[in-house]
Amino acid sequence: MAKAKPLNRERILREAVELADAHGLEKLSMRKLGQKLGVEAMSLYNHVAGKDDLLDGLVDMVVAEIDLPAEGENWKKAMRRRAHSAREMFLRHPWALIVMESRKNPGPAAMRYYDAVIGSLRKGGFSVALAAHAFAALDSYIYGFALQEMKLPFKSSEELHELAGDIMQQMPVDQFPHFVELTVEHVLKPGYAFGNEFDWGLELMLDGLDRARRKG
Amino acid sequence: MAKAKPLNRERILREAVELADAHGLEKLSMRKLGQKLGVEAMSLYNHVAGKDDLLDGLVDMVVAEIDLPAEGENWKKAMRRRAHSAREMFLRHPWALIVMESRKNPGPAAMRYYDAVIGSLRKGGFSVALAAHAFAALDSYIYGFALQEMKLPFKSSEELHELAGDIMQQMPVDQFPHFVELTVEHVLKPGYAFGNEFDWGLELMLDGLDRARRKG
DNA sequence: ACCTGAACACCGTTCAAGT
DNA sequence: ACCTGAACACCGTTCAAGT
Repeated sequence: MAKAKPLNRERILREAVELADAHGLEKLSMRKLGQKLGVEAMSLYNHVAGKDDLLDGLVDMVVAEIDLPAEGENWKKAMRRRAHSAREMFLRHPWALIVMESRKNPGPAAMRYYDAVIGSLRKGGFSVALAAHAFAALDSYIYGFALQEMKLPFKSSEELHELAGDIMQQMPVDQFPHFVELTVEHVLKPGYAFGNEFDWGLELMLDGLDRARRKG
Repeated sequence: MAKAKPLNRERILREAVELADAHGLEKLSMRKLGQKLGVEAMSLYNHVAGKDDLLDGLVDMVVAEIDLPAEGENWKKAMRRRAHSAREMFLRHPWALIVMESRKNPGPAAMRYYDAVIGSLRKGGFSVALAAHAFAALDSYIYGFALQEMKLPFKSSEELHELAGDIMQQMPVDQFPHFVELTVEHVLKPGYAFGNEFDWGLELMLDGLDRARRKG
């Protein structure tokens, strides 16, 4: 156990992220985290108010990994970049979206992120109301896509084909003809990956936002 | 305790939905559910393989509440209706989205839902590939919006104003100027409700899909 | 066939006691 | 000031025993 270094909030949060990334959220218990840090679970309470406080800290730590719109960057480019960056973060930390959902109060990193996004839209010519609409719409899309992506029971294209084969075997084809058609003629085609769908929907949304912006 | 009626899977699922709706997912334990049914927790295992199986059953039960596209209904109308219906379901059962995320295998109701949605798009003139894109994009938007809506720490407009007042009090205005502007000039205006943003983004998306469909 | 009591391996958290 | 052991009130699940 890593007993050498002294315990502090920063180190606890870093190890907790590592634990959740490696073994999933359900393995992140105060007891297991203490063990990983070479300490009893109860010691953690000297640096963290409780598990809720720990989770708040974790969320803000990973939100800080999202690329912020740069000063002077074109709004569309900035939104595209932050969307990709957010999606990648959620792939790196598959537990983060669920934990975020359960937290009510945004931390400082989240506030910086929100402010930068809204600022980029405002400077790009969006009215306050339009910026609010765009903010809600884009975030909905990004979160929702990440949510679906994390739920996928396959990681690689090989796994997808294996699984699809099993499912199709026992699927009543005549009962779900459209689902079957879409699976056979699109999903199982070489080169398909669900992740590729992200850009299609994102560009659709960005084009729509641009049109709304120009109309005023 | 309701000891009279005999135990069966159907009744267990119905009571479990009620328990989760009323007290949240964290209160839905095998022990508490047994208590609600006038039975020891262990008895549940005669009708349900375990908690995972219970959660699978719950998800399919609430997915069945979503309005399906009707036969012959215009695709845009159908998508609008099922989007509203899905959102309302997630508001009725705030635990459902999170549980859905953790389940890998769609149940029969989910399959019917997917098939009806894809079918409506195909009959509306979407190619297989376009239907796949549209399906992924719309579902991302709906799920993501519901996720954000459930996270909101206020239910009514009064609560919103109260909370916003508290937050604004301690908010470093000069550090998050765009966030503050959006809050003061949009969110705190009379008539604002986050839920209203749903339609704006939905129509943006539907218009984009229609354009893509016409282009082929 | 269905229900139960006891048990096991876990949780988060409190609190008095140690250094 | 920080860490710990024991305890409390919880979990899901197994298994032998009851009817």
